[in-house]
Amino acid sequence: MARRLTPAMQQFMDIKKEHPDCILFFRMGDFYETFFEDARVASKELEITLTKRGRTPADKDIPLAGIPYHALDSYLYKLTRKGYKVAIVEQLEDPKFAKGVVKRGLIRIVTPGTVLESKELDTRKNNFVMAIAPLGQEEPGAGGIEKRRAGTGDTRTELTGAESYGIAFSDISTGEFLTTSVEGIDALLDCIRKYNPCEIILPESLREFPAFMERARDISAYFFDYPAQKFSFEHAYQALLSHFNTDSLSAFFIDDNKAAVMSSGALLSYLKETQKTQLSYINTIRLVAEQEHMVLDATTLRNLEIFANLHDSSSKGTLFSVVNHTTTAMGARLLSQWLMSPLLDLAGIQQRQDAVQALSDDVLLQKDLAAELRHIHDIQRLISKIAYGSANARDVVSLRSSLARIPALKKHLSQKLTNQKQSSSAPTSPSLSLSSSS
DNA sequence: GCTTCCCTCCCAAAGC
DNA sequence: GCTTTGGGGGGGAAGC
Repeated sequence: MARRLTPAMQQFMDIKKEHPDCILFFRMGDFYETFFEDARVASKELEITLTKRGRTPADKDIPLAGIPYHALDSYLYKLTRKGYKVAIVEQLEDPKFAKGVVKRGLIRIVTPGTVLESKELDTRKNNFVMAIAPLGQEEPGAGGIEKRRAGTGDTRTELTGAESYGIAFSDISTGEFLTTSVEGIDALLDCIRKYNPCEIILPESLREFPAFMERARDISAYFFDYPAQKFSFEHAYQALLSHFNTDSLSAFFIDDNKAAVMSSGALLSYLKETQKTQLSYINTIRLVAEQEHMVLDATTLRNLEIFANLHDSSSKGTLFSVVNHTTTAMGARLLSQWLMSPLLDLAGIQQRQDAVQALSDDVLLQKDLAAELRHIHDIQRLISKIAYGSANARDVVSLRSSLARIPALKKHLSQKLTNQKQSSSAPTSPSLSLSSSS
């Protein structure tokens, strides 16, 4: 009689069956262990030893590769950067009180665009996961849309059959969630190149158009299919209402933007499915309003060498590298966003210029602010780690010490504002505002 | 039925 | 200062 899988191996196989597209990191004591084909892949990609433990019902060795739990971060980062999804399976009860094998369950799926933990994540850049929702798309394969549209001059729809595209993107390490919609494939590809996401989810129907994937070949993000039903307007709209606990989306200015709703709802569903949390700190959607910001497409960004130079695509000699004297990671990311989308609103531009002028005129204030900011860690990412339950004691201490610096910062800025008000002798001198836009 | 041994990687401690 | 060793903790196979 053939032997059966041991209870622990059966546990592994049951969870694997639910998530065949993921590498399962199965917690066994102080190790995360992978078995079968996952072990072969992990061994090859992570350069760790492939060994064996136990036998299959067919009396073959079961491949095993594993890592100690405290080294999870760096291995997770390595696998996701190579485009793998990793399902983390934890022990859900105290082994001391377990009858038989310890209960285990999936606690999170880490994907290229949702990796939080690694120290190797560039703090100066956002790590975006993006969802694309085609609107007005005809069924693919029904006679060949590309053939039918060929020669008609309709460049908007000839590649995918869609009239417009909803685009939503989020950096879950900072809690930012943005959306927009664009007309035509060129604008879509520009938007992807501009925000440079690590991961893009899209309905299968879009991937069925080879011409689209061909045009997107230079994009370095990993593309994953996601069920078309999640992109449907009804499903997406309900997902958003339910998450934000509201009756309408008018507060986010997307109520009448069908494509943006579809992409945002799908992205939120995807994040909830993979992160297994309520994502309570994603508490707003920011509509990227192109009429308020100058549109710098990917070609312009590249030719102006804003973030990457033309020579070797590194940051050496770029505008960002020259002007970036920020002290905190949050400041670097904000500056990066400002350079990517310069303001068009005159009042807003003048407000920023006044703030810069006011600071450059006051060397003492500069020094005081810098002295405080130097002790402020990446509060956005620390809060996200706490919300996900992946923060350690050091993270909590870092957050405490960072928050402790805020009163002093506010005091320095308040004093500056008070001094400005009192100096009525120079009414046209630049002023510092505490508004969020500056 | 009980005990011992095995097994990934990492790091501290021991030994040289 | 460098190299070697063993513990960390689960689960299961093997030995007694």
